[in-house]
Amino acid sequence: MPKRNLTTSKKAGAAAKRIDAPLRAARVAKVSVICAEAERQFAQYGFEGASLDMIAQTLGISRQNLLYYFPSKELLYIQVLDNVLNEWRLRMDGLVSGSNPEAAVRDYIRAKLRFSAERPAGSQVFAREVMAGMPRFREAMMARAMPAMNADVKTFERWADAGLVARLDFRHLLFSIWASTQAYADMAPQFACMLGKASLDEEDFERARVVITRQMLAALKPD
Amino acid sequence: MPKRNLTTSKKAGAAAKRIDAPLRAARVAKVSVICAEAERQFAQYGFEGASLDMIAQTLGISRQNLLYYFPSKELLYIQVLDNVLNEWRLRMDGLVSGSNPEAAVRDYIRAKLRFSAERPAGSQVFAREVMAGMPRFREAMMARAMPAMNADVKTFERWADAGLVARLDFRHLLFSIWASTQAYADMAPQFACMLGKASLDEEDFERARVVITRQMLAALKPD
DNA sequence: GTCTATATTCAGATAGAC
DNA sequence: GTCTATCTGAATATAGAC
Repeated sequence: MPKRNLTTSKKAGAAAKRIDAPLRAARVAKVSVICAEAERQFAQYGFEGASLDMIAQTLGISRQNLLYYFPSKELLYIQVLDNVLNEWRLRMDGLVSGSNPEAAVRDYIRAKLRFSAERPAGSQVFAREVMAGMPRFREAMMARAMPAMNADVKTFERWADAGLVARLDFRHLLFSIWASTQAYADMAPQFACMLGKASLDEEDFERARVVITRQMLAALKPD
Repeated sequence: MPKRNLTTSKKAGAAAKRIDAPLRAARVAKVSVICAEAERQFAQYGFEGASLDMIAQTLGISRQNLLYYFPSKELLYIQVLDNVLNEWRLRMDGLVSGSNPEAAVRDYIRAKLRFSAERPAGSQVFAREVMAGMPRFREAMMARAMPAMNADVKTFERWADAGLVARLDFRHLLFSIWASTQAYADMAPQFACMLGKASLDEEDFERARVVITRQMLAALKPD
C-alpha cells in the first residue's frame, strides 16, 4: 500500500492536488508501461509462464519495485485484462446501430481487424484467459461484454424485421466475425508462417478485410 | 531409456515378438491415456502452467512413473501436439478436391466443427503453441500443414478457372474457415457463457455450421 | 520509492533400490 | 516398471534498511 509522507498527505483540497499532480502523473505513466510489457509477456507465455522477474528485467527495474506498484501477479494480470476489455469497448461500442447494415458491418470488421493489428497481445491474453475457462475474469466478461453483444443482436433483429438483412442466428454470426478477425491477432504467427513471411503486414490485413467483409455481407443478403 | 531384461531382449524374430506383443500393447495403452490427460491439462493451463505432478496425480500414478514413459515434459508436449496434427490431417485430408465445390466446402466445415466438438483440448493446445510463437513445433507445422493448405488453395484456383467459384484470396478464405470453426473449441467457454449455458451442445454446433456454411458458400458464389 | 535479504513453495529431473 | 529419496533451480511474496 503506497503512503505519501505526512507533509503532503495532511494537506487537503487544491494545495494537495497541486503538489500531488506530478507525482500521480509519474505513477500513472509507470503503471502504464508496466501494463504494456506485462500484456506482451502474458500474451506470449501465459499467466503461469510469464514471470515478474522477466517483466521487471525487460523494463529495467527490479521485481520488488514492480511488486510495489502491483501487490501481486494476479492483480497485475487482472489490470491487463481490464485494460484490454476497456479499449475493446471504446473502439467497438455503438458501431452496430443506425439504419445502414452494410456500412455498420464494414465498420465493425474494420475496427476489429485494426484492433488485431495494433493490439495483438491484448487479444492473445484474452484468448488464453478464455481457454483456461475464464478463472479470473468471468464476472467482468459477463457484466460488460454480454450486454454489448445482446444490444448488437437486437439491432440485427430489427434490421431483419425491416427486411434489410436475412434472418440468421445473429449470435453465431457475431461469434464468427469475432473469430475471423481475432484470429489475425491470436493466430498471427501461424498465418504469417503459412504466407512465408516473418509477420503479417498491412496488405495481409487489407486482404483479410476484403474476404471477411465479403463473407458477412453475402451471408446477410436477404434471400 | 527403457530396457527390457535379458531374457526377452536377447530373443529375436517371431519368438520375441510373441512375448513382447502384450507388453508393448500395455505400454501403448498407457502412453495413450497419459497423452489424453496431458492434452487436457496443457489445453487448460498451457505448457508452463501444467505440471507433471498434476497430470500424474489425475491418472493415479507417480510423477516419476510418468517420467519413465516420457523422459521430459517437453517430449510429452511434443507428442501431444504431434497426435493432434495427425488426427487433424486424418480427418481433413482430401476433403477439398473433386469437382463439386459446394459439397467440398460443406464437408470441410462439417469435419472441422466436428473436430472442435470432439477434441476441443487438442485445438486449444495447438492455439496456445501458436500464440507463443510456435517455439516447439514450427518445423512440424511447416512440413505438414503447409503442403495441405497449398494443395487446397490450388484446388480452389482450379475451380475459379472453371468458373465454379468466385476468384478470391483463397488463403485468407481458408484462414477464415479455420478461425470460425476452431473458435468453437478454443473460445467455447466464452461462447457458452454468452449463450447463458455451462457448455456448448450439439444444437449450438449445428447452428454454427449453418451460419458458417452460409457465409462461405455465399462468398464463393460467382458474380 | 527503491534496494538487499530471505522465507516459502513448487517444479522438473536424476539415482538407485526393489 | 515402479517406488523412495534427493538435487537443483526458479518463482512469488514479504520484511526491513536506506
